[in-house]
Amino acid sequence: MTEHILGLLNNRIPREHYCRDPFKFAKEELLGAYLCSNIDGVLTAGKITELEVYIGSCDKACHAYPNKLTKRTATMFRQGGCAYVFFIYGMYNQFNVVVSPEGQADAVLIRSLEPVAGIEEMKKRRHTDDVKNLTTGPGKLCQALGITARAHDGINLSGKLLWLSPNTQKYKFNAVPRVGIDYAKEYKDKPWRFYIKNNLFISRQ
DNA sequence: CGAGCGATTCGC
DNA sequence: CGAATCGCTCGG
Repeated sequence: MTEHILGLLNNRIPREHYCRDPFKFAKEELLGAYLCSNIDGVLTAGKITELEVYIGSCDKACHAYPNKLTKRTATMFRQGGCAYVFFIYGMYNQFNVVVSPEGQADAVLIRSLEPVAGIEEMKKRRHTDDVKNLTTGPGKLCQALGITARAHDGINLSGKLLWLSPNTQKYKFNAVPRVGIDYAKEYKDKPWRFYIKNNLFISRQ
């Protein structure tokens, strides 16, 4: 195992960083960070290349709008630093990072990764050998890393099962509208989707 | 208690 | 472009 991979295993984004400004945190700390999983005894990891910010208080695209506490959204109201994972379309899971203090419901949807470790396992889980098709979509990356709502919703992101390892440089990024939220009225076109410039592992353009 | 539908993906 | 497929949400 290379030094680089060993570094991913041991580092964690500090817990207190998760309750800062969601946009600043998403752009400066989550973009380029490494999402790592050790599920079924296998390490998989990818660099976060694309994400979307959702704000529970005002954002009509957010499941928790307007601060709506339900069985499904309860995890988003917990203290930042845990996973909000939900099941959708009867077959896919989506992974979010909760990024607000307890009682607020802001989250960042991780939309795309650049595979870094455990690529052979990702290929098995995704039933494809095409590296570009392993983690370039929110449903795809959950499948590749073995993340499910049933097993991982609400878990701490500083643990041993699923964690975030800090980025090692600053990245230039683009800001564009989010995907699949046509119902969100005036929030539909907010440029709250961010992706690393010139990276090939992006979900859609 | 059940109809309607979704922060998607894949194949036709 | 439409099917897959199921749990959450809300209206009755």
